[in-house]
Amino acid sequence: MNQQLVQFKKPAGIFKALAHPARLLIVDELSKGEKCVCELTAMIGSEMPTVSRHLSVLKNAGIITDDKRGTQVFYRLVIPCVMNFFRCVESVQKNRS
Amino acid sequence: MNQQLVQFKKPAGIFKALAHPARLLIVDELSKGEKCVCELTAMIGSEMPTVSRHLSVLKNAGIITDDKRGTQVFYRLVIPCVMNFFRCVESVQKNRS
DNA sequence: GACATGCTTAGCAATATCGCTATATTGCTA
DNA sequence: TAGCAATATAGCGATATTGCTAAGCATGTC
Repeated sequence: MNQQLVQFKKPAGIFKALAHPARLLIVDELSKGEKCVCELTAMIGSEMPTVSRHLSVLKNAGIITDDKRGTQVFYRLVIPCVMNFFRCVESVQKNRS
Repeated sequence: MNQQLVQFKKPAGIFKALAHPARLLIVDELSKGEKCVCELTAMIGSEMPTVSRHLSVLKNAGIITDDKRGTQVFYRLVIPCVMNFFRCVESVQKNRS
């Protein structure tokens, strides 16, 4: 991989982390405030292990962070600008029928 | 897939289209102005068919558009805010060691 | 200490993506 | 129309992602 491409490897990883409906739903929800895994699991409607892995993908990308309190784990957004871009993307979608 | 998730399906597709170093390099270059496939191929350093497929991924996502002139095809950016978010993502990366 | 709760990790099968080579396709020019 | 140049598509093997079930691991309660 050439020099030019290497520069884009990490950012591409962040986009990849966001490239799933369930993970975008998580990000959207967390933009309103922190939530525990059980709350997110209920919203997404998948099994908890599946949601947990989505959360670890977002966490590894540095998009969210976690906070263990008792038996529950609460997640929250780290990157504030994610939702800005998300709105931009939404507006583009509207223009494409 | 539940109602909540369906809503995020298309935006997730846009993130997926951006989730590759070569495609981010393409977007970055096109943000400076239109370029033909041969120019992009030279920069990326992959075979032309590979670059052509990356371009079709971006085009199908509605991020770029093409313009055939003679034997050459020129591509240009459609979504202007892509690079804004890209810069946000870059700044986050810097904070993560 | 035994057990339930909340979450994570491991491992599997199905599916998707990647980059390549080989083969169209399109448009120009002789 | 033959042939070349620029690009696109097809098809392949290798690898990655997805969602599941089963099993592990903390933490809190009895």
